[in-house]
Amino acid sequence: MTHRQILKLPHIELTGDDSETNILHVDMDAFFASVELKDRPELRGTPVIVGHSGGRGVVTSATYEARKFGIHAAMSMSEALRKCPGATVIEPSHEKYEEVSNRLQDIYYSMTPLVEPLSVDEAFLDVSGSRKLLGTPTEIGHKLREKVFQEENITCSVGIAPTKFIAKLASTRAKPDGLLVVSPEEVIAFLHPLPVGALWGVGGKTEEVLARLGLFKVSDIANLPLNTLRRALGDGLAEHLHELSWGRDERSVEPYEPEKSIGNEETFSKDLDQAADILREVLRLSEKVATRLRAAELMGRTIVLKVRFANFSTITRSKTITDPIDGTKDIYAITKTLFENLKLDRVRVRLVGVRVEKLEEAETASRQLLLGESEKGWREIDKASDKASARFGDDAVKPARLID
DNA sequence: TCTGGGGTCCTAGGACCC
DNA sequence: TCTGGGGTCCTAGGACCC
Repeated sequence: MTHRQILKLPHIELTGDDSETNILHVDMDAFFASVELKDRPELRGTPVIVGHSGGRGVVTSATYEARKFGIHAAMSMSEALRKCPGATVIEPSHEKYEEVSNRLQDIYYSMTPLVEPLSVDEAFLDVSGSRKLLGTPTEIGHKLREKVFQEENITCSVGIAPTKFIAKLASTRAKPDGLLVVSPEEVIAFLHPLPVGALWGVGGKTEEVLARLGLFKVSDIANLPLNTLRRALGDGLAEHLHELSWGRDERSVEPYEPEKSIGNEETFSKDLDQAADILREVLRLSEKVATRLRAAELMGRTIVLKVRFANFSTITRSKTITDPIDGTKDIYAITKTLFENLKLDRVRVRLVGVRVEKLEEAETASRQLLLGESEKGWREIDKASDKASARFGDDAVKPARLID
């Protein structure tokens, strides 16, 4: 992800390759649970669920033993606990996951500089330039799985194909603990029998629409006249799905994608209905987001407030300003106004979120800004606060209202 | 059965400018 | 006085992904 990591591998040739099967998709098996099990080997072989156990929440990850009971990620905790009452529940420890994720990335970069991380536990690799040094993509895939298991005690699955989309489907099919190569000639035979939900961009809603049209398999989409699909789904999605259904996917592995937004949100353990209580959370989130912005040396122009009510309906309100900001005070001033403009009167609020979009690099942004004296003062305070947080932990410096 | 938290992308309407 | 489109930006919502 960083230049440092890319520069570690100057010896890898990027000359391309005549073979068309160079894209690897790597996906850890039950990542969160696997990381936790490394520290708690006594739980190996028993059902383990990683997720938020406090009433609300969903399963983040489950071991294979838990899966035998039909427990999957993205299932509510209460449902999971009902299915598997004996399972050990572990609260997620996100910092640990980040550390492991960074080490996994180092392993990817030892195979090729063309790495596109998708999430903490997943990545695309383009190994077209690595053949001379490391062997065929299949050999590289085996090495990768071996290394990940040796160093992190995590099994993973690897899909190898001519395109990102097919590589991802292949790794899913290979799960758990497997490797699958889909050559260009095999793509259609592999793809067409799959359910429509396998296509990138088909979720629950789209699946319903397609089912009403009698479309259940990828081949159904492929053989439908494009115009019929357009009328059902709109031009954009229809054309996208039609391309994918024929295995066409032009996207290349992009080693660096700049961040487009930074945000945090929180679901309360109990709904809040007092404006003062809600605003305190909005301030806390504004601070969190501002700190992350400054750490990433980014500033943003659009500030978004998200509010979810007790009935789960959700709204967003946003404000775009001319000059980008990264200060806690500036962000809070806007989120506070957005909240007050809602004119909620004792409405039960379940979640609030703060997000900053339209990001620019802070250096470029601030060079164009002529800062007044008071703004300069606040920048100094934010900087000092960031330093203290880095030294003493996040709780060291907080806006006065957050200190109980 | 009640639904976490981090994101990206698309659509549609309205304002505004030319 | 009434009337075009096209382009761009902003806002809100929603689908989707991991």
